[in-house]
Amino acid sequence: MELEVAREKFVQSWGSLGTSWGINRTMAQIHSLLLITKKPLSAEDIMASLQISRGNANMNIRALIDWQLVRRELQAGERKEFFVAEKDIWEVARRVTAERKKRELEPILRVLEQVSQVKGPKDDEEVAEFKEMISRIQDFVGKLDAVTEKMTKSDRNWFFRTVMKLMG
Amino acid sequence: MELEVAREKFVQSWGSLGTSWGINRTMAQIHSLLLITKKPLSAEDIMASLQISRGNANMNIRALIDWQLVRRELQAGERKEFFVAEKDIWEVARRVTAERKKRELEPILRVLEQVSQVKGPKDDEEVAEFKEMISRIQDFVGKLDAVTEKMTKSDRNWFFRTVMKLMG
DNA sequence: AGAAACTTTCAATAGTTTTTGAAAGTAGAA
DNA sequence: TTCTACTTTCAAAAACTATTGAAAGTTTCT
Repeated sequence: MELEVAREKFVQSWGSLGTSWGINRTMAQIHSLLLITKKPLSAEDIMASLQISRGNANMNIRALIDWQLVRRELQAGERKEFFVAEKDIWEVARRVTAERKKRELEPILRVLEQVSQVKGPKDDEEVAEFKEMISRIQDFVGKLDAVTEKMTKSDRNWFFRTVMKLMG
Repeated sequence: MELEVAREKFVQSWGSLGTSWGINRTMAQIHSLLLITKKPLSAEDIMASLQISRGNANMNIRALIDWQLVRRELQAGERKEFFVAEKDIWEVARRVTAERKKRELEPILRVLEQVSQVKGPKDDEEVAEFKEMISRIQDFVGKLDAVTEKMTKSDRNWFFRTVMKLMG
């Protein structure tokens, strides 16, 4: 396989993977393009390479910066901005995890907390059953939240050791 | 909070959580409705409760059965089908993980394997850099795949012990 | 200040996914 | 076999999400 074909294939596949992860296609494509490109790229470069409009490029670059997966980089003597991706895959995973914890786990935990406060006749079996199920979900989601919290605060060694332990 | 309000709120929230997990809103809503309902529900019950059409109900119930999160249950003397959800949250997590591993991790691993075969002039630095990045991604996604594989083959005790270890 | 070189915004458009509901299909009862 | 009570399908419509590109905004330079 030729380098250009391989790059293209990787960018497209990473793009479609993104869509099943709450990350839109263009955002994932820009990310993967930057991942496999050593030198910083300008918005123009990205637009040309992925054949997308200026607005689309701008919007998704900003989202990537927001997620801390990409950073601006200024080049001496150049007025325009250039962008580079975080290249350390462990860091990428850590940031994606942190962002999703904030956007998904935390809101659902708040809802679970609210609905667990359900009131009803003291001996209402339906209420008891509902509370029991919510409490089990709370327990599970709470554990997940604690693990992701731990992950976002740990370093790459922790991750490596953990994976080894899990698989050992 | 009243039981009916709490149920409604839980179903709606679980529905929107689903959308960030590659599970569509209705599918997640049906799942959560069945999760908090002890007795088996018919398609009619689900349609009425969520105010959705017959086609939509049918399609998403089938998808849930496909994911093994819901099963059909026949009732003596009744001709229609009833449905119940898997109530064990650990089992639910295990099945969702197994399904996503199959749908997302495995395809991307195949693409990574392909693009890692890239050929080019022996000392082409660009090719070397590309291969290096792909190899690091392969390594990471491969570990993730191995962990999810382990998880789908383990029992609830493994999960409990693992979480304890991670957080300890 | 004005012009040039960029970045950002946003209303319109395109594209994608979900939902509907009527029609077709299927299986049990008589 | 036909009737009836269901389930499934699928083309059309609706809802939602992403993308475009022109215009507005910003910053830097002279």
